[in-house]
Amino acid sequence: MTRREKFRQITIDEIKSLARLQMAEGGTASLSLNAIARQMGMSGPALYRYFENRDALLTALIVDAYHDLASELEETAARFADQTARECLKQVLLTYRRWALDHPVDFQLIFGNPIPGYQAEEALTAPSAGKVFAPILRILERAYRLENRAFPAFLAEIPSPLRVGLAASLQENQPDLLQQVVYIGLVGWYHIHGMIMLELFQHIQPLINEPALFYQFEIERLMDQMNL
Amino acid sequence: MTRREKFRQITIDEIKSLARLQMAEGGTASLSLNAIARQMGMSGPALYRYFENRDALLTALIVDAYHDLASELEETAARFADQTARECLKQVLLTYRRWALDHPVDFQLIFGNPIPGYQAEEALTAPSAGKVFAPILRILERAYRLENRAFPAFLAEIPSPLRVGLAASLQENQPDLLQQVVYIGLVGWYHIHGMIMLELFQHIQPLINEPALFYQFEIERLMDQMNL
DNA sequence: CACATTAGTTATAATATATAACTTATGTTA
DNA sequence: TAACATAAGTTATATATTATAACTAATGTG
Repeated sequence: MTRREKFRQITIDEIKSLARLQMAEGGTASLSLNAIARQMGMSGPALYRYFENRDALLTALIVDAYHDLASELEETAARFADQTARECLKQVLLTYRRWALDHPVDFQLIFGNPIPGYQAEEALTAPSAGKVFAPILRILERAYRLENRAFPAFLAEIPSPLRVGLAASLQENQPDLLQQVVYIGLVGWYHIHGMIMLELFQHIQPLINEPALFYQFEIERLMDQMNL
Repeated sequence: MTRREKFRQITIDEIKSLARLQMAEGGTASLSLNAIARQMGMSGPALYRYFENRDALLTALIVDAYHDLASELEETAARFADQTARECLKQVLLTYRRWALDHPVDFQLIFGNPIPGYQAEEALTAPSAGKVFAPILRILERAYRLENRAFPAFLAEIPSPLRVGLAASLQENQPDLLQQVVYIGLVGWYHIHGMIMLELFQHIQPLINEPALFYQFEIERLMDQMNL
């Protein structure tokens, strides 16, 4: 990495960092390239040397967010790899919520509704999205394959035309995933996602005194259902 | 209602309608007062006679969306009021999904992340949010109070510091709701919410070939858990 | 030290929200 | 019906924004 490339990277990082700060204050729509440039003490158009346009900056932030979340989940999964699958999954799901609350803007960038006027570049963001789901699937696979846990009974009653599966691009390194594991993973994902969304957007607070406790109790219940 | 007020209302409705159309095409951030005015054949500033600013228009759209969803849910609840609570709830939850799919923009306005730069006026939107939750609670109350269904076993294991209840603003016409009912309602809400998000925003890669079937199967499972 | 590349600059075009000041249409009332 | 107040629209303007074009200054290399 040449000296120039190094400085360039520093500048890019500063831009992204200020962008995140800006959105943390005024919401995901308050992102202004001009304002960032001003804060950095340079003129607006200078930013276009680093990001082709506003959407390119947003895409970069989204990819970063995916990576950050994924790596935190992976880290937790690794740290508890020697525990039971249930304990490991529990810790991963707790990390998931923790990350969402600690990085509300990043979470919205990933899972919130599309930014006004912004069309996500699927090609760029999709591979990163898969990385988030991967550790969960891996733990489930461990539970049902290595720990030989029985699949929950309800799986047998899934109506036959219903099929779930991973897109080809996600299947790398996850060769013969069982259909059942994906189904259970999906159920788990929508459970935690529903809870976190409601909490993050303040829909849950009027109804409950301790969201953290609610979340903990519900993921225990979820894992009971999963027969973990 | 005077003649003037009538025409004024028509204009307001046209503005809102065009706003929704615009957002349906370009996302929630593509809302432009100027563009609406142009489409209506008048100058930009004229719109400010009808809405103080952009946020006021957005707030109006959000309140409308809440009302529309709530009234559809109420209608379904009323139509199936003579059936079992389970059947009635099932129909209401199906309506919920149907509405979300038919009105993606409205759904995003309500439950998506806050629009960039837009700070929801809690005072204006919170009461409307309660109206969406109300029919679900009413059906659950009917099930456990009138139909005398037993509460699911897991309720007994809720950790004691955890308390659920309705905020005062939501409690109108719902005087002494059981804590348990609210808890179950909350669980139901986050379930369907998570599923709809999953389907609508396709954030996660595992693909479902028949989302409708998935949803149906999962709400049956949900109601089994609720012991309905 | 010459020179190509990179990184910045100013100027400008096109739009956006929003306000101010002015004008026209509309309905009411003396 | 004429006078008048109000409502609804206009144009002009201030201040942002994104983005492009054209130019200049800095930087590192041969």
